[in-house]
Parts: sequence; C-alpha cells; structure tokens
Amino acid sequence: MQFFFIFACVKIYKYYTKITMAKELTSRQENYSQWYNDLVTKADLAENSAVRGCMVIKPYGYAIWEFMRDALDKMFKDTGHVNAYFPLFIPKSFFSKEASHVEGFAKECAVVTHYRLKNNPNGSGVVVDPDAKLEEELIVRPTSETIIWDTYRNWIKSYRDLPILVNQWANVVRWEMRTRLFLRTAEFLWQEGHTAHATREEAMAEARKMLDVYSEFAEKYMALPVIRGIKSANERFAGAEETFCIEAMMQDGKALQAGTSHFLAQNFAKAFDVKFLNKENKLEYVWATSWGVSTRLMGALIMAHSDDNGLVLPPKIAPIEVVIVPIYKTDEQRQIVLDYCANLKQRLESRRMRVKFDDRDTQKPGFKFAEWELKGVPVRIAAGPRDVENNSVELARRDTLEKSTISIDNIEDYITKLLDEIQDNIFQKALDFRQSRTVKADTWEEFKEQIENSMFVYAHWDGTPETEQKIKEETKATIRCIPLDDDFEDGKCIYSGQPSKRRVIFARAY
RNA sequence: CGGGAUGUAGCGCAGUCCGGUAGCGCGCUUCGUUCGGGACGAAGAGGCCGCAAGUUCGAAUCUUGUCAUCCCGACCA
Repeated sequence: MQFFFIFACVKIYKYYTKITMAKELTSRQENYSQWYNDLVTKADLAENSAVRGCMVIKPYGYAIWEFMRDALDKMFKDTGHVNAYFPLFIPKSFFSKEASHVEGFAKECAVVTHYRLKNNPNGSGVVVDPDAKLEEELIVRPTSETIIWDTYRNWIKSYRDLPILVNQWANVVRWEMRTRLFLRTAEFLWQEGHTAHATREEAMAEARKMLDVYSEFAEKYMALPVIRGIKSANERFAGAEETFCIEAMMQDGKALQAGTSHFLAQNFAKAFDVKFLNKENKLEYVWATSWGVSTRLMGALIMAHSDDNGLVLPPKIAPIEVVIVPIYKTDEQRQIVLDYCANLKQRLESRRMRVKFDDRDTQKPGFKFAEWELKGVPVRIAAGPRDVENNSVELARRDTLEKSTISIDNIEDYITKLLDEIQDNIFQKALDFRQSRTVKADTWEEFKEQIENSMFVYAHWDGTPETEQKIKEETKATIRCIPLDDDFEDGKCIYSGQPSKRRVIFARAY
C-alpha cells in the first residue's frame, strides 16, 4: 500500500529558512559562532542540514528530550492526566469553526491536497497524480484543539463524563515564515494537554495548575528559573480567553516563552457543539483548557546554561551524569586502570547513576575531556596509575570547571551529593543572572535604554493593545507577561502616561 | 515577499577585481614517537568551483539566467 501526499503551502515563502545555531542560539560571548558550530556538530544536538526548517534530533539530543518527556509525563500523571493519541490530519473544515483560531493558524498550515504520485509521462521522475485530488484537503495539525474537540463531542453527554484530562505526545507542523533551530522549527515534538470541565472555575483552576507543573519542571529539572504570568491580549493564544505562560531569560538577555497554558472558556465547545447535562438537568457548554511545551525547551536549556566550553546540562536531565576517563601509558598500566575504572562504574551504577566509561583507545585523555565538556556531562572522573596507587580519582565538575582529587572510599555518597549541588548551582547561577538583568523603569527614556541593554524591564502599562503595539514598534520589546506573583502598585503608563495598577515585564523575545 | 550577502574537499575558508589545468586550516588514512587538558613528525586520500547558457584559443574568475542558503524586515500561542 502506497500512500503519498503532497504538501501545498497556504502561504509559500520562498525564503523559508533553516537557521544556523551560530547566530541564533547565542550566549553572551562575542565570538560565539565558532563554539556554537562546534557544539552543534560535536555535541550531536541536532543536524544543521535541516530541510525547510525542520530539525534532525541526533541521539544525544533526543536522549535529553526523553528525560524531559519522561519527567513531565510523570508529573502529568501525578496530577490525574492520561495519555491518548489523535490523528495527524485534520479536515480543513474543522478549522473554520472557531473564528479566532482559524485566524491564528491559517497562515501557517501545511495542506495535503493529493494522495498519490505517478510516473511522469515524459519519463523523468514522478509527478503528483492530478486524478488523486482529495475531495476535502487535510491540514497537517498545527495544534489539535479542533480534532480533539470534534471527538470530545461524542465522549461528553453528562456531567458524569467530566472532567476529561487528556494529554497527547505528538509532532505538529507550523509553516512559519522564518524558523530558528529548536525555537521555531517547521515540525516540532511537543505535548499538548486538552481538558474538558463542567465549570468555569474548574477549568481555570486546571489551567493554573498546569502552569505550576510547568514552572516546577523548568526550575527543578531544567534548572531554569521562570516567571509565571498572564499574556496580554496581543500575545494570547488564538481561541483562548486567558493565556498563562512561563518566561525565561536567555544569556543574551532575550526572553523565551518556555510553556503556555490556556483557559479556553467555552469557545471550542461552542464551535464544536460539545454540550452536557449538568446536575440541574440543564444543557450547558463544556469548559476547556489546553497547555503545551515543546522541543523548544531544549533550546532554552542550551541558551540558558551553556558556556565557552559547550553545553552545561543539569544532572536531572543529563543523559550521562558521570563520565569516567582512564589515563595510562603502557599496556600494563592500561589493564590495571581499566579494571579500576570498571569497578568504579559498577559502584556508581549501583546507585542508579547514569555512567559512561569512555574506554576508547583511539583518543587521548585531553581530547575526551574536551569532548565530554562540550556535551555537558555534569561530572567527570579521571583515573590513572597515580590514582590506582593512592586509591583516589580526579573529579571535575562541569558547572564550575573545578577539579579536585578525592578518595574513592565513599565516592558513591560524594557524587550523589555533588550532583545535587551542581543541579542547585546551575539554577542559582541562572537566577542570579536574570536578577542582575531585571530592572524597573519609570520614564520612557529610561525604558528605551534598558530595553537596549537587553534587560527584563518592569514598567507600568495602560492595558491597551494600542500602547503595547506602539512600544513594540519603537523598541522591539513586547510584554512578556503580567507576572502572577507580583503585588499591585499604582503608577503611570511608561508610554501614554495613563494610570496603571501594576507593572508588567517588557523584553525583547525570541 | 522587500532590502543585503553568499554558494569552491566532510567542516571552516582563500582565490574572482586583473581569465591561463585547484589552494589553506581542521578533520580523515598509514607509520613512528606520544598519552594527568583538544599531541607531534612524515607520507597519503579526498573537488563536474551550486546549476544552465553565453563570450573566449582558454572560465572558479567575465555576462545572462536559474536554483539554493544566510542575515535584516514583514509574520509568529
């Protein structure tokens, strides 16, 4: 059975791009391009030879994604969610049912128009068989709200059917005009939660709860400090009544939206006619939420923690937590050292650590040191004849690049503690960095200057989309969010001078 | 799609102005010495100079076309 299809782009952009890591995923380094090229090629994060802004996630990069996925999946399940899977293809008509949703996504959809190829009559290659045109075009999902809500109509009849707490791990396609590796690829992997509730309050609580799950994951696992907040109307999800988000600062001072959670009210229930009988025996529309994070998180991880020597991975999501590098000159030494290291590996693995024993005889120790640093392995152990004699090892931590020689007597305990310490230190470093680049601005001049300095700027805003738009046009800064954890404070809008009740965060963003 | 730039070895680039049989660094292969921070030496392998047409005795180099890529912009939960 052959099933071919062709993507026709609703809006074809000739200069659709793949983005090299060099210029986009940069840290504060002036001469960043070289190390980043090295990082990408040598760290095996992703192949740069992307087609149409898609990315190849190489094994090492994918392993990081798997750790993130597994941790998140567990958190979802701990909060009562279950996984399901819905189709990749969505009938075009589904998209026209929710007005703002179609407006938000129509411009960036890949569309399946045909289902067959045939040999070119002129003998060269194959062409799309014009006879195989689909009656109704299929959209490759850019997000699954529509097809899921169309399905939910059949699942929900009574308040007893609610809530539905479903999550889906999937890939989605968005034909963006301009892509950036990891941050905005044409196809990306993600998770999308779609829940259905009997009341407004319950749905709102769900959206807030998932925001907390995301922020906990970002901070605990990724060591990425985030600000929880609400999106302004301009930045809100197409079809949502309220969008919550977590925002993180990258090392160049730009903001990155790391995850979103949407309160969809009854918009999709109304669009797809999903009603239920409530306890009062009255027919009512269902309340909804959706929430998602994607492989963009990997971009966040890279941009937030990397240094001149390459990646810096928090131990909790590092595919390899400890790497052991043997050092020897002669064959005789080699045998002794390898045994010594193999024993160490076993001891550490008995504590469930992820250990790599780099016993390659084809590379020298110095080369291996540099290579594993590039890949961000949190702890490196080096052991040579000297260590065998002294019952010691040389320990190097990736986050601080400090080296020390320790006895192997209690090495399991020592490294267990060290990994926690590294995890905390990476988080603290990122937090300190963000705080050192977060300021308040009370005048327009001050505001412009601080935005120019790539700061997170807390400033008053009059609450109108017009003002936000004008600020964006003049400074390229957008409102990242209205922080949830901040107090109210009277003030005047930085731009219009109109009264304001609270400060919002402005920054330039990816 | 508007503005700017670039396509030469696996990667990064020089050579193009001023036409004359293809260069450098890294990487790769072999041998030797090395091995506690990306080793050194010697010898090698690897290129329809993006594609097409034109000018010319002769084109990586000049002309035209075309394709691709990158940057800025527009766009983007």
